[in-house]
Amino acid sequence: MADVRVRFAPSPTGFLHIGGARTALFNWLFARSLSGKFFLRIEDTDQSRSTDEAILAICDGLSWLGLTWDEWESSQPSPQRPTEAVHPQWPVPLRQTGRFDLYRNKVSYLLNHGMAYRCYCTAEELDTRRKEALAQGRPPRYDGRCRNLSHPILGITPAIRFAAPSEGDIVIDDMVKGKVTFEASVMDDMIILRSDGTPTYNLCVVVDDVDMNITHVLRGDDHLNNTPRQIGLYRAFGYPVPKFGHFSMILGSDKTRLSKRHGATAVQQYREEGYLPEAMVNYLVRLGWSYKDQEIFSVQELVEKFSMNQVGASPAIFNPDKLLWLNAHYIKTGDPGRMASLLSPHLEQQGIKTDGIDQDRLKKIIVALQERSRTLREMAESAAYFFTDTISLDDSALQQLTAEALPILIAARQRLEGLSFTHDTLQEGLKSLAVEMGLKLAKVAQSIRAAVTGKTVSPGIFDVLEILGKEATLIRLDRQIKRLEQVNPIA
RNA sequence: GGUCCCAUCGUCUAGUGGCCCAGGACGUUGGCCUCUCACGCCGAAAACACGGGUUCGAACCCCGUUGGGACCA
Repeated sequence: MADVRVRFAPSPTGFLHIGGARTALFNWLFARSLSGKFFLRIEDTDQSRSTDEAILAICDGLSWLGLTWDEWESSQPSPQRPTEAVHPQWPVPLRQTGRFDLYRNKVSYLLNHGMAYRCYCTAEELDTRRKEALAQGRPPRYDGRCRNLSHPILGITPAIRFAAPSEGDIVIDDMVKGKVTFEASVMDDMIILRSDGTPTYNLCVVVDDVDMNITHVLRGDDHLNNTPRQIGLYRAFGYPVPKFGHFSMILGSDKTRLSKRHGATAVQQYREEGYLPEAMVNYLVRLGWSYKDQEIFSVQELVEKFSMNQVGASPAIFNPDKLLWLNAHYIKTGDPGRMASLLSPHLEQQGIKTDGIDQDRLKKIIVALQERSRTLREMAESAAYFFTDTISLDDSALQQLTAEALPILIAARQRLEGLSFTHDTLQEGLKSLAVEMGLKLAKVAQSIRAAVTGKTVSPGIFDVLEILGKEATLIRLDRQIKRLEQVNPIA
């Protein structure tokens, strides 16, 4: 088989969508697992809806996920490189803008060979006819009235329609859905060039896929109905038809197409919320693909194990809970050094300066929090009290710090003052203190925890104290002792 | 309305005619561990949409129904 060449072809109208990301991922994995090429093609023929910001956002999202695309090797490089200034290291994607001459040439070819014709029906006419048809319960098809016109109609700039063959079946041997059959007779003559001279989606796709030597067209099944039309075009041009594979949609919890109503749909939003790219990749790949009973996959493993045979045909519902679980898993097992650099922006968001931060201390904090954080944002929130002495007490901490806690804090303060602040000696010291006072360790630990963190939830108290250090610990204890003495003066 | 796709626990899925009175995972839930919270560990509830075929045998093959989705804009 010739070398595999696939592409991801988004329209730059917004952020990288969850569904788009999965399509890109499957394409990427397919290419990488077969040592093929993976290209990015920006479908921006609709210039009114396309923006450079969106192109940037899509590239940024793909990069974050690690889905690197191959540099587009073109005989006529596309002049627009909106990503170059920001990310010069990103490979050049193919952009449709600037290739209009190519599309028009192809349309002329069809026109000259009698496989396309001029249609003088205006958009308004077509629109009213369509509505009429719908109202009368007829299928809203174009009736082909301009197909056999012998003379141009003056005063109207025509659109160009493809004269679709109307006999026989078009059979797609889809890599996901299996055999899909369409009757040629139900397909009407689609417009390939609008009257304003802009080429139409189906034409551009085919021309580009041929120009790029795409061997496998893997995309969402919202394009399945377009496929027979496109095959008609391939045949008209005499081009080899690529293999197709159509992935099912990702749905929201109400089983409709995933949209903003269902919460975050942009990949970048998950990054902001503290998700790890490996969690997102792992989650997305399991939406429609499986490998026996395995749930956790490194990217390396995916490249080895991915296969289109194991891609399912039914739609999947996006399940944020499972994503969260995977994210927690990767945070738990992640390298603390790497977590530290990923955590920094989230610490900044908590108002914590990370400039001259002590990296060793930060790593200790991360190790202490890895098991109890599901996102980096959560981790940053939980880490806040390590970085500021002006902690505030939450409600449950206030309830913990009653008159009853005062003698414990006083005794603990005394004991801690003479201890070296390492986990084991702290453990030894506080355990024996609890025994001496006839209390459970839980009581002592909770009192100290509340006074020192302002919360009743934290990593193990000996870890917390070790990281905090003696000075900060004593200051915080003193502050609470003082406060409690004022509220409940000892006679 | 037409065309096309889809259908296993609430969700993601394993399952490609006997290994399945259906396995794993998230979530839910009971317990253990425990200085809190988590992690971890052990256990539980929970599904083959329905109806017909084909077959000695069907979650798996075929047809229909129902339900969902997509495209035609």
